[in-house]
Amino acid sequence: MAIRLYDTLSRTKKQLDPVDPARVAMYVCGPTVYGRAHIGNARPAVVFDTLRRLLRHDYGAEHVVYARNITDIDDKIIARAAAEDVPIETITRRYEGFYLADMGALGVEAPDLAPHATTSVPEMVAMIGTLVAKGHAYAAQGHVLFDVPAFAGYGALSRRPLDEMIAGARVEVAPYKRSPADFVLWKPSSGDQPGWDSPWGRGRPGWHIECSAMIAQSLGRTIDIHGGGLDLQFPHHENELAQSTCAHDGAPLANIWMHNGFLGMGDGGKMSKSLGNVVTVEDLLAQGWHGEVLRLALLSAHYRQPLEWTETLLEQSKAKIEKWRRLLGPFPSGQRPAPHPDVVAALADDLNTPAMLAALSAIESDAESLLGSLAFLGLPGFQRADTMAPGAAWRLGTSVVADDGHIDAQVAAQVAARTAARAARNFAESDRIRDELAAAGIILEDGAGGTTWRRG
RNA sequence: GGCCCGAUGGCGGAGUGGUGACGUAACGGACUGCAAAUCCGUGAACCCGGGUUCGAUUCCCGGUCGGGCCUCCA
Repeated sequence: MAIRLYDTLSRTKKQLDPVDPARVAMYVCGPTVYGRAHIGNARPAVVFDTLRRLLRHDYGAEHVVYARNITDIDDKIIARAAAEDVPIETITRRYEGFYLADMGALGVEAPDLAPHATTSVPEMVAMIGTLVAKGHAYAAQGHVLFDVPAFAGYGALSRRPLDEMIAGARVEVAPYKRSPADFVLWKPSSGDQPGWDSPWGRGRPGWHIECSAMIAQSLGRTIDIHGGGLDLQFPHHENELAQSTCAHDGAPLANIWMHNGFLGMGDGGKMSKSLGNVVTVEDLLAQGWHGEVLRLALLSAHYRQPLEWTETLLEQSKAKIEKWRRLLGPFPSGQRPAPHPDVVAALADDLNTPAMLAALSAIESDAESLLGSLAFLGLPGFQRADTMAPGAAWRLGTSVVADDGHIDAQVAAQVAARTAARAARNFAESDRIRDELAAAGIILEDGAGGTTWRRG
């Protein structure tokens, strides 16, 4: 099936045409690990995890290589380590672990490759050296800077005219820059700062060169898809594109550039660490929102559209999840059924998740397809078919609410008591039991075959 | 100030030059001792003003409002 994706560089939907269909390469800018991930950080993780599932479905799991880096050297990390008086590794390991756990709770699988900036410094130094040798970068006062005006293609991705960028520069221009638009590839480290030896002295890489070097190292010169948040479009991706193109003699860095939109806070503003109005994934999980609810909420709008993160959105997503859970009920299955073709087709059209959800509604009566589709989408509560023994009966959703045999027995006893009361037409008593259970979050349903219960 | 994007029912949110998806919520009915769940049904929207067109929510221009980027940021 042809996959069409919106490419930021050309501002059009392009059909994915992999350089090598046996090795479809996707790179997404990962986290800088110095704090807990907020739900806005989770949007690209979930979006590109979903795209990766689609790619694997189409090309075969073994023919997709997904790299998501870990930025583990950065001034914020250095500051955080200094504040806690610990080595930077203490900070980066801690928050990388949290990140993987938080994303895992949202059904985001680990990428195939997770290059770390600190272990790719030699590649960065080499790429900087290449850029200097080719006349695209210059050294000045311990720094190495990229010569922006020397690259004619600069500004194409973000559609920014170079002269306006220079004229509109709001930051005080460092005196060693030839042009205000030039950006740092390498900067010197003081004695107490982490640093690596280089032809330009002891220092550390600039942020942008990290991704360029890690992409070349882990995936190759020209990759099929490069993703990230809209805010990375400029300057980060613009700079990546410039560096890689110049270092690789004009070979394009990526054939398709994808950017996800932002999450709003429901008050019009965006969620951002610098504004301090973040809601972390950890918080949301602690509040009792299951991972599949959060994932569904993130997929409820098209990935390029802004999405307001509100309590109402979560409640609507939760209602949908619970409905699916009831629909599927105890579902006997050995293997994960296949996703419905309409669901796959909707995703193949630039990851149109709202259309995908509409397709899902249309197939709700087909439990097999519904389950296969929900599992395919990576919703954490609907994954158990993968690990179930063939033919075993299982109840969906138990993966997120731990089974407790003791509580189950208690509820069963109360249900039995209520059934007896109803048989005796003692409705005051039966309603009392039902209210009591409801207060404990247990919802009773009287069906033709007797009373069943579920957690609300 | 420069650049860019968006505006669809109570809410969320696709899409389209000609009957405006889907979800969620609301309401009515069936079912139920009553509920819940389920089923059936109902009402409910394309920011404003021009233009192009036989016809515009969809295309073009202007405006209003909202958001983003230009500085670390998903």
